[in-house]
Amino acid sequence: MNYTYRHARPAVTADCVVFGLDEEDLKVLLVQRGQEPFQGHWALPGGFAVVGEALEDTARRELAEETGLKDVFLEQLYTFSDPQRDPREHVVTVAYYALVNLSDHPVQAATDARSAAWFCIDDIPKLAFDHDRILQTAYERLRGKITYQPIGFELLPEKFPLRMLQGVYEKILDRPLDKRNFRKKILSMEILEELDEIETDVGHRAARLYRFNKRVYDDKVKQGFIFEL
Amino acid sequence: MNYTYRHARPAVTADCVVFGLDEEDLKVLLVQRGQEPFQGHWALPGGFAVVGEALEDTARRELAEETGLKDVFLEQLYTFSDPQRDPREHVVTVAYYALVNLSDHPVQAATDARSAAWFCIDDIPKLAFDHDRILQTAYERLRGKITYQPIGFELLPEKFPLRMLQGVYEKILDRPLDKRNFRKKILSMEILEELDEIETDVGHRAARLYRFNKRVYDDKVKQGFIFEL
DNA sequence: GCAAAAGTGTTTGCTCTACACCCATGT
DNA sequence: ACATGGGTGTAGAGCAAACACTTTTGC
Repeated sequence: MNYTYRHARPAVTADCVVFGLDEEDLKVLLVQRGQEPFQGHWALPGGFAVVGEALEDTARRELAEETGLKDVFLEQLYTFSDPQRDPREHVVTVAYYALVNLSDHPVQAATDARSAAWFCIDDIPKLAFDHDRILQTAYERLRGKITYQPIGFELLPEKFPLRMLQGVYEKILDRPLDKRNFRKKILSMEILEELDEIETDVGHRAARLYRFNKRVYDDKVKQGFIFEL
Repeated sequence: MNYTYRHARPAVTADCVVFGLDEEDLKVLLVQRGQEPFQGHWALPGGFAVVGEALEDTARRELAEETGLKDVFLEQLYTFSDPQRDPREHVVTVAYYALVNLSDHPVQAATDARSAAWFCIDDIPKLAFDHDRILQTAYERLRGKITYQPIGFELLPEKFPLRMLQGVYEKILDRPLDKRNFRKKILSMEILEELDEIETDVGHRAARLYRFNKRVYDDKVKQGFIFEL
């Protein structure tokens, strides 16, 4: 079954850069390609656009199909349209980036023939197509955005100690932060709920757990509040 | 001459939100549609992607063809892919925004059958397709970006007095700024060249002219400088 | 000489930074 | 008791905000 148009059309795809964080580093989820071109190479999860489906939905669907991840934080990153970026033909890709917490999503086994795995951000193999460039763009966006949008929480479990939140910022910005200043700043925003719970299974004093309160945050934004670390 | 593919493909377009500034207000460049759908409605300049051409080039080419504008500051804004955004079929549009100074580009006569005109940002007619939404997104981006990227200069002539630069910020942020603090802040960045020229044709004391020095700015950025108003 | 905008300094308060110690818990 | 991180206060520096007057020029 073929489709015919009066003018040539570029193909359209959606690709996802999925960031995850564990106790050590920032990681990226990659899939191994099962077909040419770049068979066997690692690549960003993604796939071809479907007529009638918004590209964000395409991105989510392909992500679920290829890696099992669902219901993640996902935002559009950038659209790459260099005619040479795919050796076969002109393929325009709309790239998205996703943030997930690795404790809820441990190294996923492959769900179809392909395998998927998490890679440390400083230890990424050569990727298929221009996916290196897309990944780099995503990483820059993440670094830029995390200081003025409350997206760091997306990399953590729902309930987290402040140390862990600080770790998110330190790992992504790649510099140490002063503990007391960090706490003062983030708590003074009053967008975290202090819970009546503490950590478990730690070999020292257990820290209090907090939860990001999106409702309160959205209210404050409406009143002119601007998140900034 | 037709083109056939094994899978259905959405059409791809590039649209431009062109902002211009004069002594009074922020304006947007619109074109009147000559064909259905939305014949006679005002719309953003733009057109269909061409295989083998990067979408930014498509945007620039269509902008020049429809409005005569060339060599403008242009950045990608967002990609809109709602399947219902075009009543005919699924059309994915990659939107760009451009900044030009209106003194160099006065109200352009139409270059082909269509007419093009500048509209004040608070007095925009109902636009074709989802172009209202695209315009709104672009305006939000402009407001956000102008405080942390040196893009305000793109709306001014090459040589400008500080009052005019302050006007850019006041009109886009839509709030008054303190004259002395503004001058102190912007001059302390040392990215403006103080010229040996002054305004002409003003009915009062003529102000000194300045020029944005992109080379110096780029150098400073490499050394960690961050523009912020 | 008057209108209109250019240009210039200082004070005040606040926010960011840097820094050190005691506390609670598990082993 | 000791090791590990949890949790807290304060002083100083630097930055941002608020504010008023003198100067220059054109008409």
